[in-house]
Amino acid sequence: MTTNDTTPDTHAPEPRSARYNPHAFEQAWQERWEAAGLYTFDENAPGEKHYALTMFPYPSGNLHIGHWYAYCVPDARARWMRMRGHNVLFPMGFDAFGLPAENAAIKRGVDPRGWTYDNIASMTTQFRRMGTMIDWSRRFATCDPEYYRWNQWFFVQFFKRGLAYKKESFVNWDPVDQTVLANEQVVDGRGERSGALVERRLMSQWHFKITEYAEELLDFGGTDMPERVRLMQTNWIGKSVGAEIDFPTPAGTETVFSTRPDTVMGATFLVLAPEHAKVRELTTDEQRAEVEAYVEAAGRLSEIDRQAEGREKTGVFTGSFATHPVTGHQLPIWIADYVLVTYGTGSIMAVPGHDQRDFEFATKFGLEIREVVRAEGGEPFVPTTPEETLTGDGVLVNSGPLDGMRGGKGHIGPVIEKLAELGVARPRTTYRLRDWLLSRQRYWGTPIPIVYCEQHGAQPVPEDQLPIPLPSDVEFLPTGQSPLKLHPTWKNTTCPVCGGPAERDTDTMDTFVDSSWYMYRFASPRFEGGPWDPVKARELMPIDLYTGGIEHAILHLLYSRFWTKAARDMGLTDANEPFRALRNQGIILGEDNEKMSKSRGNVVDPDDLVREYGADTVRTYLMFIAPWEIGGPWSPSGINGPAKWLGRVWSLYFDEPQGPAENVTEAELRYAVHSTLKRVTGDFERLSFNTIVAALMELTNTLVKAKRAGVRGTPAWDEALRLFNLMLAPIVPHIAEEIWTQRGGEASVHVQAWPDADESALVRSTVTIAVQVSGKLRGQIEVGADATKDEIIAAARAEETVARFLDGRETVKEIYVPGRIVNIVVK
RNA sequence: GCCGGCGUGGCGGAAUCGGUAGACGCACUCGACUCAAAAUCGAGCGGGAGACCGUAAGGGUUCGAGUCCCUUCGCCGGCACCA
Repeated sequence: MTTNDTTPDTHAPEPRSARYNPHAFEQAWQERWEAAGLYTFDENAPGEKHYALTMFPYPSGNLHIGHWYAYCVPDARARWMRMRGHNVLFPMGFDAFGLPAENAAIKRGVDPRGWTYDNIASMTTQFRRMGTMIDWSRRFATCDPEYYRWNQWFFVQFFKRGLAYKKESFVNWDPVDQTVLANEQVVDGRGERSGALVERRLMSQWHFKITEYAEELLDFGGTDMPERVRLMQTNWIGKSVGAEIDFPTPAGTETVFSTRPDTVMGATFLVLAPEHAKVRELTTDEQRAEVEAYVEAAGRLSEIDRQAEGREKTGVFTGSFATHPVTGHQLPIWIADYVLVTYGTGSIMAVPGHDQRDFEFATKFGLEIREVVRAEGGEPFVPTTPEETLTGDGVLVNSGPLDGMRGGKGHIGPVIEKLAELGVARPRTTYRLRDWLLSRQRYWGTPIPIVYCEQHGAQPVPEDQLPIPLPSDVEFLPTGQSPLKLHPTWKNTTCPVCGGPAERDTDTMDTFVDSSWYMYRFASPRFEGGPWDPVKARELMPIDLYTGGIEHAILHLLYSRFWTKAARDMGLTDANEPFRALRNQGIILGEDNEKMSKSRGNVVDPDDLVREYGADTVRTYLMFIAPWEIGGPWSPSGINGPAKWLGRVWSLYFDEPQGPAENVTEAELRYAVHSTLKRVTGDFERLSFNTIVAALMELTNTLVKAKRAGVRGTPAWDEALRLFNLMLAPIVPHIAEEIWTQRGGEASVHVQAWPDADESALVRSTVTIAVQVSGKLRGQIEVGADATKDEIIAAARAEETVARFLDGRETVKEIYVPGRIVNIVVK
C-alpha cells in the first residue's frame, strides 16, 4: 500500500480494498481492550467456568508463525466459548528455563537471566499484536524464584514420599548439551534437542518414580486425547503380562521374566545382559578372559549400534549352568547384549524353538532347540530358519506336566497356575516405562534442594529455607560440568540435621518438571502459601481444552499426567487428569512443503505479515489454510483469499454496492444467515476452523448479492448484518469490534452473547430433490416441503430428462430419501 | 517387523448419519472499469466432441460408496532384539 507520488492528478492508489485498513484500528483496539480489562478473568463472574490453555512457549526471543497457529486459533475458540456464556480463562506464561539461555551465555557472554526476561518482554509485545483474549495479568515465567521455589517444594515432598530417589544406573549422556537426559528425550539414540548420539554412562542421578503410576497412566478414562497420543503413551509404557520363573544357579536363584511361560519346557539356556550383577560370579576361570572382553566391548557400543537393525547376535558362554526348575536339566548360562539390563530382570530363559531372537542365537552358537508348542493337528517340527519358529498358538508337547495344555500369548493363565503349584513361577507384569531421570548437569534450571552431609547423607532442604535461588555470579565455561559445581561458595552450606558442613546438590532439574504443573499455577499465580491455592485450583482444574504440538505426546503430557496423580495423592487436587480434552494442532510448513528453517530460507515472519495485511487477515488465513489438526504448507498467494474477504466484509457494511442487481428475498436471506449460524456453531464445537471461515465467506457472498437485491432496510437485512457481525467476532476480533462500534453497538462485540439460530428461518416452503435413475443422477425437481412420497415420485417421473431414461423400461423399485433424493431403479 | 493414520481438480481443501463429489479459497482465462496497469466488479475453471468417465489401483456389499468390507500400491507418524 504505497502512495504513488508521481501522478498527482489521479487519486492515490486505493488500498487492497476500497477502505478496509486494519492498521487504522487494530492496535488501538488491542490497547483499549487491555485498558478496559476486557479479558481479565474473574473467578466470581457468572457463567460456567471454561479453562482453555495452549502449551506455553519457550522464550526464544521471536514469535514465529507456528506460535500464531498454536495460539490464535484456540483463541478464536476461547472467544466463542465466552460468547456462549462461559467464564473463560485463557492465560499465558513462559517455559523459561532451559539450554538456549545458557548457550547464549557461553557463546556471547550474556546473562541468561537478562536474556530470558528480555525475550519474554519482546515476545509479550509480539503476542499482543495477535489480538488474543489472553489474560496477561496472570503471566509468570518458570524461572521466577516465586515459581521454581515450588518445584523445590514438590521435590522435597516427593522425596519424603519415596517418589524422588537417587540411584546409580546407566544413563543417557548427551555429549553436546553436556548433560544426562531422560529416556523420553532420546529419539533413535540421539538427544532430542541436540541431535547428538547419546553415550551410556554409569552415574548416580535423581529420579521420579513415575513407574509407580504406570498402570493408572494406561487408563485414559478421564481424559479425551487423540487416539494417536493414547497409542504413543500406551506403547511407551509398554505393559507386558507374564510370569517370573526361578532358575537355580551357582550364584543363587536367577529369576527371569517371560511373557511366554507356557514355553518354559523349551528353555535350553539362559542369557544375561552384559551389565547383569551376577555376571562376575557366574563366570568360570576358563571363561573369564573372554567374558570380560565381551562385557567391555558391549559397554563401549552406543545404544544405537547395539540395537542396529539386522545386527547378528553376539554373545559368550559364562562356563556356568542353571538348573531347569521342572526337569532339573543343566542349562548353559550365556551373556549377550541382545538382552537389556533395564528391562524385566536383565536376564531371560531362551526358548529357541519358539522365539526368533533365541533361535538366531542358538543356531549361531550350536545350542539345543526343542519343540514344545505344536500347531493344532500338526506334525513334529523343528524350525530351520528364524521365520519358521512357531510363536503363535498351539498345543504344548514334550512338556511333561504341561503336556496337552494350550500354548500361546493368550493362554498363559492356566500354565502359570500350574507352574505356581510346582513352586517355580509367579504371575508378573512388567512395564517398559522407566523412572523419570530429572537431574541435569546444567545451570539454567531449578537447583535440586538436597544437601549432602558426611554424617547424614542426602538430606532435603527444610521448606522454610526455600527457594534455593540460582546464584547469578557464575562463570559459563563449556567444561561439561555444572557452573554451580565451579562456583566457589554456593555449594557450601550446613546440614539441616546436625548443622555441620554440607554440600548442595549442584545439578538442576529437567525443565519438564516446570511444565508438569504450571497449569495449576494459573489458578492463583501469585499464591505464596503453596504451589497453588487448592480452592481456586479445584474450581479451574482440569483444563477443559488443552492444545499444543504432538511432539510432547510422551514427554510433557505423560509427565504432567503423572504429576497430577502424585499431587492428588498428596491431597493438593481432586483432579485425576490435568486436562479433560487434548487436541494437537498440525504444523505450518514452508512454501516448499518442508519444515520452516532459516537454512532453507522458507520462513514466513508473522510480523511482516501483520504489517502487510493486519492481524485479522493472518488469523483468518491460519484458520482457513487447512484443518487445524493437520496443518500444511504456507502459500504466499493463498493469504490473498482472506485479505480480499475482509475487504468485501468491510465494504458490505460501509460501501455502496457495485455490480448488477440480484434477486434475493428476505426469506432466502434469513435462511442463509441462520443456516450459516447453525453450521458455524457446530463447527466451533468440533474445532473445524477452516469450514467456519468457508461458511462465513459463503455468507458474505450471499449478503453482497442481497445488498444489491434491494432488501436493504428490511428487518431481515438489519438482523443479517447484526448476526454476521457477531459471527465474525471470535475469528476476526478487530474488524468485528470496529464494525460493531461504527454501527453504534453498545459496549464491545466481545461481550455479546452468541446468537441461537432461529429454526423457523430454516423451514423452507420448497425443497430441491435430486433424481436418480438406477443410481445415476438424471435431474432435479423442486417440490413443496410438505409433498408426499407419491407426489414427489410422480414429479420426478415427469421431469423431462428423467422421463427419457424411464421410457420403455420396467420399474423395479422406487426409493425416496426425504428431502434429499429419489432413485428410480429400472430394468 | 509390529501398531496407527492418510491418499479427492494445477494447488489448499469441502462433503458431520451410505444419498446431487469438488463447497470455500488460491492460481489461471475471459470480460467490465482504466490512456495503461493495479485494485475492484462480473463470467468461466475435473476429464471428454459426445455417450459418458472420474475421489491411489483392483475387487465386493448396496437401489445408491470419497464414506462400509477385502486385497494391493504409495506416503506419513509411532514403536522396534522389551523376552
